[in-house]
Amino acid sequence: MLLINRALRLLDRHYGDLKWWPGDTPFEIMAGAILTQNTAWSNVEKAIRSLKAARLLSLPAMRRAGPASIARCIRPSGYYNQKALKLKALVGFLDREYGGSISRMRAGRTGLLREQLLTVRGVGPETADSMLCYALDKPVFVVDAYTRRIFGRLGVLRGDEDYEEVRGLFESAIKSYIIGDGGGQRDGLQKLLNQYHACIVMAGKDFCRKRSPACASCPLRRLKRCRW
DNA sequence: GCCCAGGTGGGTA
DNA sequence: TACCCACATGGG
Repeated sequence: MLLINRALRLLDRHYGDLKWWPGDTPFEIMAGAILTQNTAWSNVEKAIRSLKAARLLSLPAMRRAGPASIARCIRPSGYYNQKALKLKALVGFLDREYGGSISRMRAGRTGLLREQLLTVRGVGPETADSMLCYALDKPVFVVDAYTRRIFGRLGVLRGDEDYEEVRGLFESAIKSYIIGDGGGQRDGLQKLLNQYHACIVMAGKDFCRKRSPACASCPLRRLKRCRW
């Protein structure tokens, strides 16, 4: 618990306010959350550029487009046939449940939204939480491969915990550090959960790759239990 | 050429 | 429940 917060604060100080997620609109963020599944972000950027060039990166445009034309654009992100179907499934869900309005969806309760998202084909826990946190501004912590790798190396995680277990651990650790009152507290929590996961991704990319970790300049290097 | 990258869903024992 | 496997491209 303590180690989690110490590590997150070190990363936060190192990176400053990251203002995540990279994306111009909530819909783009949701689409990006699907496109980045098991894929390097540099490849997702190519797919997003291509969708924009084809004017397909909006809910109405994607509603009209067929899976094949979406798949052509997102080819660089890998799994393009699967992901095209997933994007269509997301649009179908938004249309069916929220009349195609993400701002209407934003008014829903976090727990309900999460349950709903998990029923969408191709939306698992990490993708759902990315959407909740970064497209809908809900107070949710996103657990990803970087979280598991970094905190595995810090000895916080064994490696066999399931997604919910890790999420619960981090959310309660971060909550325990929040001080303040009422709405401000809730807003502060959302911002912290957002920022901390962003920091983890940056640190994962910069210092915690499976190959060639840049350990010497890692902000976590001084934590006693950090082992590469 | 081989390994890896911000997962998910389906199948089998 | 606990593993396998398919899905696929681009960079190091």
